[in-house]
Amino acid sequence: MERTLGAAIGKAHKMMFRSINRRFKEAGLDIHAEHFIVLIHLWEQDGQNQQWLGEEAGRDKTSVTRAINGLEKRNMVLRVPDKQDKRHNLIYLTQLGKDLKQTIMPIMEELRNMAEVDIDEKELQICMKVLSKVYDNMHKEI
Amino acid sequence: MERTLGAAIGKAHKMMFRSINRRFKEAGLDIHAEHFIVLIHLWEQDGQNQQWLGEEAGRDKTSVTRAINGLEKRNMVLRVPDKQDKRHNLIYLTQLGKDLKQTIMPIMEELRNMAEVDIDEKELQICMKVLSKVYDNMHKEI
DNA sequence: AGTAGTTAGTTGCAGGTGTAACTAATTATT
DNA sequence: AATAATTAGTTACACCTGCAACTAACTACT
Repeated sequence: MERTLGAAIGKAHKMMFRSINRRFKEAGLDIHAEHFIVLIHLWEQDGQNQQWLGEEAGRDKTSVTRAINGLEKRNMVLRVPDKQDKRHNLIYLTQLGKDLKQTIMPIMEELRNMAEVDIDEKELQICMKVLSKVYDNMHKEI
Repeated sequence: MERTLGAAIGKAHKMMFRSINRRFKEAGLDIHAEHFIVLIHLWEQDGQNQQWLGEEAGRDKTSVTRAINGLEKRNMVLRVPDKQDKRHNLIYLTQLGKDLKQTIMPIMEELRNMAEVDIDEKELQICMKVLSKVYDNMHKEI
């Protein structure tokens, strides 16, 4: 049990991140956690700009740019300039990008079950609520 | 509020990490979060080997090597080969390293208060318990 | 219309990351 | 005693990261 919330978050994050990347690799997927974070939002709604993706995923625009670079290189998404506002790129999934959902979601489900072993559902909800609040608290400062 | 624990951990972690590094920089400290994670354990007990530090801090040996490299370059710690077992380095704080505690701890306390605004103490404890459990669950798989 | 300010996205830099392969020292096995 | 296996720590690689500076496009102001 950690002394501080920061240390607990850091350790849990590192371990989770490593597990995700390792499982992707084991499954022969040329993809990383930071790509997944973008993909999962595209599966719900594609054709959005990078700004929106960054807000949803809690990442800065630089990280989004690079995640999209990686996904585009792998032919999983396309950048399409927005005709309404030429500053925006709209990000669309390719067929490959769409199909990946069927491969990746079971892996994530499996990892999730693994992570949540012996954790009370109510306490899990409280934990997520606290983490959201921490995010908001720190977000205000930036 | 996030859908999954993984996303909630990721976002809280990123925001916290950025805040720490930014505050260190504002305070004119040439130090980063990954150095702090090692330092805090040395302040409690120095003269330990890198293996021990890694376990305490939840980091792999490569990360510890590099954090110590950084701290040594900044004259905050010393590597001393263990005479009992020459494979080990024992890590000792220099006077500078010891003195840093007085500078850094108030900053961390301040960040901690900031992060924990409007969070119920009981819920905070539950959150930390859940995160520890997640760490243990994922740790088993590696 | 012309300038200033804002916004979306990219790029360069310096430095952090995991993985795997490596060296050196110790322990176990025969 | 000689060899094999294990352990602590380092290094090389390829890639991710935040920050700050940049370009291009849009908006607001005079």
